[in-house]
Amino acid sequence: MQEKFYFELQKVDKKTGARAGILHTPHGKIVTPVYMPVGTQATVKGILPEQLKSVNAQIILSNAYHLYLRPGHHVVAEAGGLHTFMGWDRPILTDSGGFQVFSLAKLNKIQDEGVYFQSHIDGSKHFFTPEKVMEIENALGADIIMQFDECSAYGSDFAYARKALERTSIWLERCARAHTNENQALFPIVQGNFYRELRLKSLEYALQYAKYGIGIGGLSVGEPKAKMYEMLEILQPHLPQNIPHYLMGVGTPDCLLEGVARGIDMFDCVYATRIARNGTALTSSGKVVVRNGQYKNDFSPLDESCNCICCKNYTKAYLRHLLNTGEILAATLLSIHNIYFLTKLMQDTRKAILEDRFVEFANHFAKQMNLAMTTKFDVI
RNA sequence: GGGAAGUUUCCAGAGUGGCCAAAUGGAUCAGACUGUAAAUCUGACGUCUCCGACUUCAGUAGUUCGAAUCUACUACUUCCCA
Repeated sequence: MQEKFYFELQKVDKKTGARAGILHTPHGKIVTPVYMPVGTQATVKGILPEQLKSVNAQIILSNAYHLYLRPGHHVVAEAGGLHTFMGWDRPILTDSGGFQVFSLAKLNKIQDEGVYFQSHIDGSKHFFTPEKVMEIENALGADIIMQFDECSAYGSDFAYARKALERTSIWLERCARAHTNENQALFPIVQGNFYRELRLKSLEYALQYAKYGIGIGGLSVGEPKAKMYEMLEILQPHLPQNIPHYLMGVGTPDCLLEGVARGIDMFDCVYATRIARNGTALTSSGKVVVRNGQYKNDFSPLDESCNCICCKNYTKAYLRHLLNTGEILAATLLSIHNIYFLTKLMQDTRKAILEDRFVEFANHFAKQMNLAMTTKFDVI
């Protein structure tokens, strides 16, 4: 396994600690920092694997909870695993369902032993334990699998946050013990809500099992961005250099840069594809709500400087028309563009880090996009 | 030529004396979206000096304390019979 999965750190930005590296997996290399598109139900909504490749997606995310419910992890295993099942031969990471414990909270009952789930599809009852989740993730066969964790809500009090983190720690130990598939790298997840002490405690425990990489969870759950950055800064000095650092569920272009500036190597987020389906595009000059009336007669591309299929071939007026008429193609084209935009951002970021000009690059980009950045950068 | 029904705010369409600036769809306009229960959700949608005021429900004239709602006539639309 060590031969198949390891992280090669190439460069660390002296000013910020931003990193560039290469993550080797059984399904190929991933250059970092990397944005990972989310394909919860074994599909990045609206996009073909071929198109994902054309947009330079190196690795995608899927989800144990959702695939367990439908079609059932055994079906995926029978198909030959997730890669074969969905026709994607590059790396895959599966989330454990820990986030669904959080986002589907009304349907769950959390106990130390595990979580009683009520299916959001048909109300049927299920019991998830760390062991069960490992069985599912092992069957799915992703390259990277996340531990089963409990993501506590923003606003949780100290006592509850500590309880959730202790549970996460115990579950980690159980996940590690139950994990049998040698072709998969298990990532622990740091929790601890927004309490410095708990974050550090969680990290300390997680590091015992962070052989291949580490996830940082429980952030970007409704808190102000500054709060999230503060938590990352608490962790940054203590994160081992020889493994990738994965910030779960982030994010927007500004959050990506802010994350990189705090030592993050991997990101995933629904944002790009969701806002695409809802008619918004990320462009080098800021967010563009293509659905809006002002683009009715705008026959220019979404982003003049973009090389994606969407920008090379279609105009804003056409995209608006597709959105306006409810055509599926709108979702596809905008998703392609938005993913390309973020993968390109990470490529450019990586290049800048390797060339010792990360802060300058980030400043320039943020200014162009009119982003509000923190004191890590000059553009505030 | 004769008879019947109808005309409501962008469209469709409720409303048949006060609780009506007028239900509900749609269209339109705008906003939100961060490990996906999201091709979803939210708001606006007569005018204004917008916690209040004003002008509306084909037109005109009436009845009434009060009319989109009742009466008369006019105009237009649709259907049926010749």
